[in-house]
Amino acid sequence: MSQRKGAMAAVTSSKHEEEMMELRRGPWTLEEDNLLMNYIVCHGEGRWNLLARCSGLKRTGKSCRLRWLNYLKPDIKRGNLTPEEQLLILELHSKWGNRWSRIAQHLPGRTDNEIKNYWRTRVQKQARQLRVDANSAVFRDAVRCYWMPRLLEKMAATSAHQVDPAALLHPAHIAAGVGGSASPPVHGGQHDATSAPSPGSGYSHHQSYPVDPSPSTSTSGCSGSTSAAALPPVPCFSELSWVDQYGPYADLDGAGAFDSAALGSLGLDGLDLGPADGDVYPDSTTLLDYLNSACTGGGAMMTMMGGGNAPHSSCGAIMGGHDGDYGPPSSWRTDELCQAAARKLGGDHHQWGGGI
DNA sequence: AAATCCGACAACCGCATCGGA
DNA sequence: TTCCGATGCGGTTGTCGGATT
Repeated sequence: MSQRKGAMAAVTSSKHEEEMMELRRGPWTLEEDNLLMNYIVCHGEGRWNLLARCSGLKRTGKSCRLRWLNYLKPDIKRGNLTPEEQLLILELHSKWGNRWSRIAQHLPGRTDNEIKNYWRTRVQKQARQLRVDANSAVFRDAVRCYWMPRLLEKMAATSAHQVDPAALLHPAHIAAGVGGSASPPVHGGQHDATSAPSPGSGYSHHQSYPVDPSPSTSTSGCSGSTSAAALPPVPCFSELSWVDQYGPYADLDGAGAFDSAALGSLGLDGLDLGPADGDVYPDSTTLLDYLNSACTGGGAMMTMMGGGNAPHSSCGAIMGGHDGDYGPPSSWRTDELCQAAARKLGGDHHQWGGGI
């Protein structure tokens, strides 16, 4: 309570200061960026309010901090999220939920803002189209059973002639940022040439400074491609549909059914998917069972997740189970997953269902 | 060619927490 | 112990450019 009062007082005073100083808002100009960078070069990071007052910037300390952390900091990595990074985000989010900064710590060079945006624009979109909650167990299962294998396959495809998949997927390497963060620091709009080219390299199109537009601001490429290239369209997710007997946005864990036509469109049509289009699977057969069977049919998932046949368990259970919480015990095991996947990648990864 | 829609992302806002006085 | 400023975090909004109609 007292903390609350204190916070309010702080807010009030900062509002007052803002009014006094006529603080700037909105997109940063090149000039402002230079001021901020110069100040930090001289004085280091931190003490943002002091920085805001002394640097000549008519910005709040908060705004300065955000600009630095999310955009100007030299080790910020820009460009497409690699499949490895996407995989890691999916996995870590299943463990920790919306703990963006915590997740970001495991993706060197990526900011919490970037990860959050990725989640909201890509992952949540898929969940919306499935009409399930992105945090629901069933969605997480679907991610595990479909999206992740796709990413792994993508990783294999892109790294096959460059990197040993086993090495690439080794958790220690992921933790160290391999596949996502090996690029050296970049600065001042110069981007790592080895990473996926940032659309409109240099400052992004959003950084076309209102005051001094950079001529390097490209009109080519652009936002839409950020990770669309890394993650091919996911028709499967987009086109999956629930038999809507449990209501929209319900957590259908263990209670839903896949439209097999949609599944077919996922590229899983090479598998034995059971009932025909539109069929609702028998009550005794849950979605997850169904997915399991599909995975088993594909061969890879079950092996990949370190499980054997578990006819009546969900993918989640296979991968370590889920209990509705984000706690580590219920999460899938990245290390095992990656290692198993790597083993798979070294061999018959085409078993994943082909046609993707 | 113009209008509209949509996706992506930078930036802002409110709240919580931390640490020092 | 309390107060207060600084910082961090997560949710939301605004803006821009490309795609589509």
